Amino acid sequence: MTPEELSAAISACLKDAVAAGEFDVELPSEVRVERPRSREHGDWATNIALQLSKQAKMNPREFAQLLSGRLEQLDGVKTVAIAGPGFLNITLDAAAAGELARSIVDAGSGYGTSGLMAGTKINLEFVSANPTGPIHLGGTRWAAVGDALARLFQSQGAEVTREYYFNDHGAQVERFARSLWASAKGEPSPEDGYGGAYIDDIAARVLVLDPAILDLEQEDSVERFRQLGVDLMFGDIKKSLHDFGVDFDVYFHEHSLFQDGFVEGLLEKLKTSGNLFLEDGAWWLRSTEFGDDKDRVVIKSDGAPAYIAGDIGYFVNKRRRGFDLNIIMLGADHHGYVARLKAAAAALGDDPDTVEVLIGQMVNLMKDGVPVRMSKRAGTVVTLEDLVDAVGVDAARYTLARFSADSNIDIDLDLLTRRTNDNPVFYVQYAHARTHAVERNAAAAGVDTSAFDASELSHPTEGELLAALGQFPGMVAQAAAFREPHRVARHIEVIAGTYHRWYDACRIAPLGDEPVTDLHRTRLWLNNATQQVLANGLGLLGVSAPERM
RNA sequence: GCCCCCGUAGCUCAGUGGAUAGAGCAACGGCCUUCUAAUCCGUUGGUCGCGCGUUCGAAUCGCGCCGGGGGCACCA
Repeated sequence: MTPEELSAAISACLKDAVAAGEFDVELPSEVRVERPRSREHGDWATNIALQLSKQAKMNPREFAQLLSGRLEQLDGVKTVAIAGPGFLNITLDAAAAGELARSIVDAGSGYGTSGLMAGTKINLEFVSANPTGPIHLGGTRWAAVGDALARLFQSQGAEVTREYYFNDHGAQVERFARSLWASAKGEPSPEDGYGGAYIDDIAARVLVLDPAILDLEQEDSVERFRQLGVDLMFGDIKKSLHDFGVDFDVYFHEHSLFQDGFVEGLLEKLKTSGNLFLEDGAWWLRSTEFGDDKDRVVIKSDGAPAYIAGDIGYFVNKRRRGFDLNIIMLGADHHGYVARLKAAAAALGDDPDTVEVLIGQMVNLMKDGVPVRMSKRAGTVVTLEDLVDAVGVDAARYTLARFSADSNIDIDLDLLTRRTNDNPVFYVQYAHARTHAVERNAAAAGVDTSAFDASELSHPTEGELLAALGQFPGMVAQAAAFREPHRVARHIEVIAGTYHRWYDACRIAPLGDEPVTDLHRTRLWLNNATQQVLANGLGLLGVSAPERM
């Protein structure tokens, strides 16, 4: 029995009790069932009596008393105890708890999925770095977290498009092009240009593609460097991301918004809609009505569209492509965008809730315990590839995904390379590999899954393991709802821990000459169920689940 | 000055208003001739930044401070 099933059963009991006139309360949408910290408090506990007793005009224990009578009648419930101010502590029959092992194996890779987000079309935009340099640590974090989030949404039935928005025109790209040109000429990088070995590398590759490029007039030459350099850089970025296990469905070119007068047309319509106002020769969006610090210029006084005009057009474009929810992941240095993006949606007469901006905090690079300032200009950036070279894709993705995006994180490359054992990804992967070793040994010892007797799973470590496995679907759903993939990582760490403890306490393959019994066979089911959940969890994070280590 | 995030064990961090606040690492001490010792067991370690409030109940919610990080363009 999973906590969700128990929760549903408790809800049904509440409904029956109300129907029977035992008390009068508004039925809650969900009854929270949690695993108590102390095992003395049973397998599962609910505080529903504490929450509803006031409404029922009863004291909580009295309410709990009424409800417990009904809970005790439920199939699979062994005992119900009332504790403290009115908690209901529920203990399941071993068989009811153990049945979960078989249902997980039967569900296979579907265990942990749901249809909660079915029918929702989500556009998830992340990374979106302009092609002026390699993906740095911050972008790498969003790649890991964003892709995990996409997987989470998909696991809940949503239709997800991973999207990368880029701009290959404008001042930043111009600086990039001039830096390439300078490098090719053997001159130092311009004052406001980019530095670093990758500039020399790209410049050299451009020269190979177009050996006569420096013979052009400077302006034409720089433009040519822009075209070829951006292509090469973007190719490198896509390859890095692909090798990192992150592939985008759509690479959206900012420039395409301005083709055929799309943005201009939108702005003209907005001018007449009353959502823009004219002041000092510029057209402004009244974003202050949506929590922005100040109103934002949409059309500059010289008539050119401001940056936000592109955002408005992009939003309309996404909506026309049929997305119900447009999620944009940005670094903390862009948190000021939230209000104006919502304002843009509202100005268009659309629902601001169709835009969701996820702000993630910065990644700091540490060296010997001291923060290192990363600078593209100085070429002291640590890139996605640097991180992968240092620790591998699995450890990199896992490390970045296991922290809340609300936290600043410090990455110490030396620490990660020197002591990879410290990384919890190995703890989880090792547990998964161990389930395979156990399975192999079980097969060799003649243990198969021809029998399953859930009541055999009565060891305390088996109760713990079953409980952790049972919480997995709820954790996944919660991680998706909160947009917090780190919850999945933290939970599979818990599962790995309970599995290791179970392994230590209970044998699956018989010892020596002992006969194979249904106990062994049943435990093999539990072993395989754990294997499935660990694989599913690692899969949600885009981390491999090795069969041997 | 205003806005966003953070402050929990020596360190890195978990913790949708619930019971005695957790994990990993670090430190110290144990368990390998039997399914993988990257595992497991034990010990040490806390004014949950501070104060006030809401609540039967606050690390969690509200307000005010303090400290750290990030941001406040007719740039993109």
